[in-house]
Amino acid sequence: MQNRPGRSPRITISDVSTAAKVSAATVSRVLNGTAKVDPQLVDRVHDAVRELGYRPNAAAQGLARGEWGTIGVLVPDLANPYFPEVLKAVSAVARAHGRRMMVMESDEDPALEYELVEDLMRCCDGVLLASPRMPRAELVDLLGRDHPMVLFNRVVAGARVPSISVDFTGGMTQVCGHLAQLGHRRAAYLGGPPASWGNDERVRAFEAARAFGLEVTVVECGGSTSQAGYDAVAAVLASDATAVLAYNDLVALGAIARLRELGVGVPDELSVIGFDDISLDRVAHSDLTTVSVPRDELGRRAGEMLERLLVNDYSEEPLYLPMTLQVRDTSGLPAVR
Amino acid sequence: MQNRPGRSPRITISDVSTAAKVSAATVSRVLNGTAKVDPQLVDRVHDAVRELGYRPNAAAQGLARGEWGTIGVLVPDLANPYFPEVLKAVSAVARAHGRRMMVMESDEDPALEYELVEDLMRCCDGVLLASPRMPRAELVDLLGRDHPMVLFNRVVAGARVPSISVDFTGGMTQVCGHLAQLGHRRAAYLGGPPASWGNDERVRAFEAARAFGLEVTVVECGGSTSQAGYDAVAAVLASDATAVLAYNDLVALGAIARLRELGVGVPDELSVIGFDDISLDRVAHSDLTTVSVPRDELGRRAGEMLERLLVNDYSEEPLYLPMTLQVRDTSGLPAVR
DNA sequence: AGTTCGCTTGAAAGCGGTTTCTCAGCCTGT
DNA sequence: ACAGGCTGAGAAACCGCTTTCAAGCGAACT
Repeated sequence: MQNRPGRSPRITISDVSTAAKVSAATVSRVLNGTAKVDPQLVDRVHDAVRELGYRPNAAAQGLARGEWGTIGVLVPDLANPYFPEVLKAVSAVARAHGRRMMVMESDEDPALEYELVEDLMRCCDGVLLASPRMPRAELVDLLGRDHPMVLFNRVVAGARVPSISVDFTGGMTQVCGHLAQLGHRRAAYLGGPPASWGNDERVRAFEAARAFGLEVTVVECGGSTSQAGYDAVAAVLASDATAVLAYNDLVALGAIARLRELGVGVPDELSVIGFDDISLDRVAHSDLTTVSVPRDELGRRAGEMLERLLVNDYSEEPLYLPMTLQVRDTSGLPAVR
Repeated sequence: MQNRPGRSPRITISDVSTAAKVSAATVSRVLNGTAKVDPQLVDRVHDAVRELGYRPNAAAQGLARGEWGTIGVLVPDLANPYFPEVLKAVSAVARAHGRRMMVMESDEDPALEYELVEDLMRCCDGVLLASPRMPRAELVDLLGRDHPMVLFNRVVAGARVPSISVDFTGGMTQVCGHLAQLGHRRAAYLGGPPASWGNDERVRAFEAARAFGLEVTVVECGGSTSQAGYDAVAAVLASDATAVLAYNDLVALGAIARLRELGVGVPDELSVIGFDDISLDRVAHSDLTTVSVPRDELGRRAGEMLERLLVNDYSEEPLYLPMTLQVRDTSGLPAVR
């Protein structure tokens, strides 16, 4: 900042101290309220600050204090409506604790994540890993770096790291119960990104389906976007499923778009159920039957976990928030074939 | 960082220099490639870095270099799908230039923005103001701070600041042409947040309507959410409009939800047109007739503008990207009353 | 062979704050 | 009236890294 071509020189604490005729230490004390200062000096400092338009340099403060006043969040895809809502909540918590929020996106490329997290660790007091796709080994390596970190939508067995996720089993149980009650016997699951831990968990949770006499075939679609859902419809139709459960709402909506093109009635010929409840919001929701995830609460809790972690070295058991099945218009009685 | 209770001491450049038996200056030179260094020393440094797991402290680098390596973005609402897409593009550009992205959200509270921007200026090389709602006077004050800044979705006449927005007039002309061609004579406009510059511009652009013999009544709904649209339906119905143009898609969808509840057919009894084209994506789009805004390009261009600004003190004319009317299912012939 | 030149490297001076340390000055107790 | 204890302000050290500056060294040139 010593060298800002064409720009006015930055105002530093010593400018203020000169103007206020006090030492830099006093300016710092006044601004941070860390010690008692003569009211007269306080006024002089405030006047000088106002007059000069002084703003402390965040980098210098960070360096001196040993804290950046920043938390970092890694997300796979900002375009996936799931994450902005989480970010919103995290940001609010961070702000409430006087911290800023840095955001990085891997664009669903697991290979990029490692580097991004390393970068976040260089400039953030704590890091929130939202739905990290990276291989377990890399993740464990990063977690071992002894840097405050919270795992979101992923749980690593044995890792002593605060983690938060949702109760996939509970959600699946509701879905399977719903489908079974409608009379379905065979369902297909449209899997999401191969590296997604949440995807594995959903598949695992299908164990619940058995109890309801529901048979589930897993159809890989390889992505979390509606395009992926759209493309995977053929494979779904090839199975004899009467209901499809999608990795998330985007995939479900993509599938529905394709089904409509093909003239396959939803839910008359095929029930479709999504995941996440990514409606635009409460009022303008879609008519998709889906499993709702409390994203704001998830984000808030995650933010608070991280904040606690930054204060004391608190570590806790993984937290699983409950999901709720939202029965709407895309699930119905099985087609008679 | 000198004092990290319970955590292992941070590894600094001097640890590396000691381990590699070179000076800190040399470590810095090797890591940044700023000067030629004996290959043997280079190897020793790299070995030491790897062995110790050294990562340069971003705050210290920022301080020494006079650059934070960070850009800041202020958005009104992360939950509004408009912004994440912009952020995604901005983030990609920033990353391509080796910069990180800091995000702050005002939650649609204009009174908060000033403070947030000041904070961003303390820790970012450049700041992108996305759809700032703050009063013009405050904005001008901030712009006068001589800090690299780009204005997004707002243009301040006379301010020498790179700005980017969309061609509201062009978009409105298309909408009005479309409605006029269908035979509409009276339309209502559901206004958005009172502090939104874009809202004013949309209203202003209605001048275009006149040329098509279309009369437009402005109905305030006061928000940018679907709830706002939902609540404003009564006022719309009270007018004798045969078509409604909403501030954005969320408002439009909220209105449609309410209209459906009231049994008012869309578009048979009332045409509804949105703004932004906030469909979940290309495949799973809604059936809303809307004016599409190229958000990714907008974000990309904005990011590039900021990047240019950071290199040289380049300032340019406001850039207006074109909008495209997407005619879908919610607009049709006017009802015969 | 003696200088000068050019390169690489280490020492040291910042960058802009915070915090410890030190020292006046004042108040209190005897 | 004087020693001791407090209090509040300034000087200086430090945070971790970059960059200027100076020095050392070998090569090249006269």
